[in-house]
Amino acid sequence: MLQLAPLMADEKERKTLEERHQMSDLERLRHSCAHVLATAVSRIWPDAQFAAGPPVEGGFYYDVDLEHRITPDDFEKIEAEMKKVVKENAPFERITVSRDEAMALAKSGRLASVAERDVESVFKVDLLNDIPEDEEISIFKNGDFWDLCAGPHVGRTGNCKAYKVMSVASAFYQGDKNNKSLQRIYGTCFKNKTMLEEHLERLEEAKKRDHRKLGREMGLFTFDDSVGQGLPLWKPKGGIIRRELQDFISAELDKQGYYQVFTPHIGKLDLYRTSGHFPYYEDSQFPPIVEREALKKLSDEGATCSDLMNHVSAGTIDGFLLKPMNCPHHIKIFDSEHRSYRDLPVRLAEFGTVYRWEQSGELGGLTRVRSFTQDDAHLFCTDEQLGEEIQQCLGLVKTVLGTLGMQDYGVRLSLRDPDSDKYVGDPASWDKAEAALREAIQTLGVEYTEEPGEAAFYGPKIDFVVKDVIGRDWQLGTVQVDYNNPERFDLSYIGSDNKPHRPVMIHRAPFGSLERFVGLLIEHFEGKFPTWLAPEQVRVLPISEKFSEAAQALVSELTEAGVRVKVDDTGDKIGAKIRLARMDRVPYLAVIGAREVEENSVSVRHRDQGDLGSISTNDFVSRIKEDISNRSL
RNA sequence: GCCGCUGUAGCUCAGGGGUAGAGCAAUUCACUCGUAAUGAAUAGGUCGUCGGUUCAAUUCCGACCAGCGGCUCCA
Repeated sequence: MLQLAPLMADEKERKTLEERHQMSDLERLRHSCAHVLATAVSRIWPDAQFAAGPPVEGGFYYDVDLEHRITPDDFEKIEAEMKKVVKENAPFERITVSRDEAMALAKSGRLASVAERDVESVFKVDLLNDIPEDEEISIFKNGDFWDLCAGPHVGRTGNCKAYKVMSVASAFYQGDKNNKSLQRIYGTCFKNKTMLEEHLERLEEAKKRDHRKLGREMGLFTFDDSVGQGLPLWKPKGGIIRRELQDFISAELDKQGYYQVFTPHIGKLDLYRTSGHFPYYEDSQFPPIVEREALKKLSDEGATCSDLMNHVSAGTIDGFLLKPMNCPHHIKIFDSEHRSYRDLPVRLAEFGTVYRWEQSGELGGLTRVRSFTQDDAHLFCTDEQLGEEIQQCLGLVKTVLGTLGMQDYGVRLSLRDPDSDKYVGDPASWDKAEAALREAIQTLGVEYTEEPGEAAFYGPKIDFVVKDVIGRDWQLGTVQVDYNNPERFDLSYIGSDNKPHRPVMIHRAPFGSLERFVGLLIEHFEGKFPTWLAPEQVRVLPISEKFSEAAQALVSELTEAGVRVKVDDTGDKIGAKIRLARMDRVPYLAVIGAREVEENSVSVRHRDQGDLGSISTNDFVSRIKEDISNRSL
């Protein structure tokens, strides 16, 4: 295993070099702009030590180690210096050098710098050592700034016409938390000023769709300090959306032969010792709950906290865990009966709430929380049934995302990293499981990427990934194959040969978690939920208080028909009522005045389709009922 | 958890060593109105929390809490 490590690193390095040579024009421009940024920073702070400066989605960054802490106040100064560099219009010159020559430059501090220094270019020395023997080494010069770089670049610094320093953050050198923390300066660059302006405008627009902002404005969910960080509180309107989604999933489950079960939020530590969650994932769990009597006894003995922890780890005193997963509970339900091959597959589903001690710095909005509800299910089947079951699961995820109009997702086949020891189970089972998933995903005919090292500790998985408004990837739906837990829990069924066999397990969740899914759904719809999901589906707007009674009659009729309806009977003018209703993103507005009362009709205005004119009350009610039952978008 | 930034009314934000302001929202009253803002009045804040410096702190300093961006992590 140890011998594999350097090989893997080399392969990775080669891949990124290849990728660099395949840069798009825009990436080439942005990477060049990163050099312009570095030139400017190096001029302002000559002690700056640069690490890597690649193009990224939406721009570029350059990692720098620097005594001075760069703050947004410095951006203007940096941009002003960049402007000079651009104006000088120096060509980007590529020079091939020998390893020794490159090392000599790096040692004299000349790389990633505008001058020689009395310290070496530490990160460049390090990078040089990582370049494979047979790799050509190149240096790019723009004016006084020389950098170790594979390129490619644009012709001249003057090509970087439209750029902006966006933000500064910290990042570990080479992404390893044991390494030094560097300052990462983010910037962006476009072919021209117009495109840059448009990009910045899009970012502003995107922020308005942020689910954290909309969730508060629309009264969907909230957080409270005294409840705790990362513990979402679903308010009534958010609760409606959640319930509708659950009902939708439940209906699909009924069609596909699932059974819903209910299990407690806690389980004994031994359960998780068997599954492997405890103690291997202890850091990401809420601490165990220890029985009062055991605590009292230890305290009487004068035990310390570490004594307590030792006892818990050793299993000499018992405790409970807030469940980080639903699988062990479902496994115990499967195991509660003798199972014959005729019973399989057994499909157990639950909207199961789990608790994970995510790092505080990682929490945010609904997308990363400490308590969330999975639309979870575990399938127990035979080896022969596995392929078909996986495909059915993938089909369900597709149906669910399709119903909501979420077509813009990525599919990721997450495999184990053969170089890591975090996985449980034997390699043969892993190979089988990975092959089964790969086959299913290919049969499904969607594009996907294979990601070694992204698997769960108990098995490989297929994930559906969606971007949020600021471009971050989030895993939603998932289908995972597990040969390990059936082994660990010694599960069996009786086969047609009248002998016990080991079932295979599938973990799957089409939404992933309701919290994260709703977060991304808010952004997907910009808060304008389709009628079936909208917390308020119709708002009745009487022209004046004289028509309150007629409005109330319509409300009763709609409520009777199962429509979520409210009336705006304030003294506002109709224009103001419409404005408010639109800001609340209500799909249907029904205006009632003298004319409508006379005709027994309503004047209907749809959120997205505009004025629908005068519609008879009956037609209006049936139209909305249809809209809801079709779950139309 | 780490690095950085931020925290003033329900929301968006101004202000600033001598204990606070606007707009919107809310409440009340008047208006009874035809498709994106009718007018007036009222109320609303221990300036995130706890310490320190000071005659005096919301303002300066520190710790903590929370939010944001990124990193690391994500069974």
